[in-house]
Amino acid sequence: MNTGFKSPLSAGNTRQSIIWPPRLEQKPRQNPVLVRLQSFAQLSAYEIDVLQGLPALGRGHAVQTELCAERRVQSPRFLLAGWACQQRLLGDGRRQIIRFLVPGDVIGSVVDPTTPSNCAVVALTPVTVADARHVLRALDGTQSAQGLTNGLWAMHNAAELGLYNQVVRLGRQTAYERLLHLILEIHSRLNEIGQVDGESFDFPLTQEVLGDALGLSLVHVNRTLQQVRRDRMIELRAGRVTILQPKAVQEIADWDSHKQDDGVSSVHPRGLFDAKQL
Amino acid sequence: MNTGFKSPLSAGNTRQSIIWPPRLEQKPRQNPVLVRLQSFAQLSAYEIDVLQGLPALGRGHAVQTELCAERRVQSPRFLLAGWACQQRLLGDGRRQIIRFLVPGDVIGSVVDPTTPSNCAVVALTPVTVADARHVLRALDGTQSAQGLTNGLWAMHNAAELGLYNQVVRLGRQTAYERLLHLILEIHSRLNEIGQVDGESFDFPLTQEVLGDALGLSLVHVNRTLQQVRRDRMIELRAGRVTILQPKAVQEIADWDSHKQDDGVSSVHPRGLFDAKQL
DNA sequence: CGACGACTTGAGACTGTTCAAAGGTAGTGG
DNA sequence: CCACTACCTTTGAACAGTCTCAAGTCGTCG
Repeated sequence: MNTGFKSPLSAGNTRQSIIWPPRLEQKPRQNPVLVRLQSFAQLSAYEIDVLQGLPALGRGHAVQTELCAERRVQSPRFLLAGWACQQRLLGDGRRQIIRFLVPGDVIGSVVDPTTPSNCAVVALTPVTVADARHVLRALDGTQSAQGLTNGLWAMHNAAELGLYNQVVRLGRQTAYERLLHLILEIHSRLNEIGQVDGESFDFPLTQEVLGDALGLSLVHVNRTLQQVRRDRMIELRAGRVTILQPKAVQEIADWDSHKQDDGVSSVHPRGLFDAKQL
Repeated sequence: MNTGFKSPLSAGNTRQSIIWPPRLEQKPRQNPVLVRLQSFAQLSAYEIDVLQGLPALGRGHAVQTELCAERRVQSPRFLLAGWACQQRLLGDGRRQIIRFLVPGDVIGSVVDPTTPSNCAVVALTPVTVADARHVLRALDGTQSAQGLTNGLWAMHNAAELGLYNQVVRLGRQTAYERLLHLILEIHSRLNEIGQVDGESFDFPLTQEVLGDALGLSLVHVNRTLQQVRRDRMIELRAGRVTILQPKAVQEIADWDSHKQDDGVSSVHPRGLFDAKQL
């Protein structure tokens, strides 16, 4: 039985709630939502303008703040800085992290903001968010916002791909493979927002959090990390990862075979709302 | 290492390809797409009409037919009869089933049919499908199709919920819990299309397929099934499941805490395409 | 310095895997 | 009608991967 995990929300929350303002890298270097959307679609000057105007909501949130409760209707927001995750708790306290959210990601659903969320969203580092309704309204304005629409759909699709990756990791990969695969995925996602420097990037997750995402115990994450380091696959210290042998890591994690397309894609989403052109 | 699973598509496909017409229950009792959408949203007479007219595509597909290849653009279809699954194969042949598709489910994406699929879809039983473009076109016609839109969004959302369930099962539940949880989920989904009779329903999955969905070996699925039977939790023989102790099963599988809403919900999806009313 | 959180280490137990083989069952063809 | 085949299920035994429990270390911050 996989029981007895510390509930991440039950206790010890008092100290956390005053860690604002945060210590590190809280200023978005450049608006990550804009950068990410541009990696998916061509944006017009008007659309860029709308995104530049994204207003940060409040003064940010401390670690372990619940940014969105489970089964709650919540207007969509963008994550501007910091990391968060979607998670679910089992009755006995076991936690499963469904996916990580990094700057540029959507909190809640842009495509259907009126449906209750399927799981909770929790801040893993101090976090800054922005109201997404501002941007959504632009889709409906007088000016065309096709690029924005395409980009948001592509992000939605990328999120689904991430979920499939998570299922495959948990279902059919070993601890060693899971760890490397997750790191590759995060590398790829941070790359989309320009927060990768060569082969290294910030990685502010504790081993406990990693375990809850990878379906492993804290202890086993620790040992697997040591193994990975011993094999000189990656380096991981002080909240920063460097991938030492990209080729080998991709090979082991079976990354290539399902890798996302790189670069700007020419997506032209339609469907529910534009079915004629099929 | 989790290696050496039989590739489900590599061999032995010759015999299968002539099993048409299939042996059992291939006539949809009632159009499952219609029934399912009505369980999510109020439909107008016009909308019901559109759905009644769903034309079956061809004469159906045999077991193990690939209904949609990975990374391929494919116009969306509905599954009218039979079971399928979304799956991914690792380089060494390990298979992970991402989710099961039952009658009424969408193959591909209704919301964005022009994006390449993130994984393959494979028939698990003989299968009948219908072209969904027929229905999508109705969304764009002169007549309002708000109910249809709401229903399709709700289905999309339900699919996402199913994915989250899958992640939690694989990441944080034991074999015993996983098995029961999956059975409850399928029970709930078949219930939406009226294919549950009391507490029992058709369940045409082999133990190998179950293993690939639950992230377990065939052998362990077998032993877990026996355990579950010994405990008189469920009965499973001849492709049919009966849940003997619903309460106990829900308790063990931690089902209640994240259970879907039952009954007709009053969803009014907006978002990308109707942002003003936020 | 003391406290707290994160990381590390060891030992033993348990869950689930692999390999191998045997039994069951339903279509197929003689 | 029966033997044959293919697939599915069941069983046993050894083993590997991962977990739990329990300490102990390290670093940071007040």
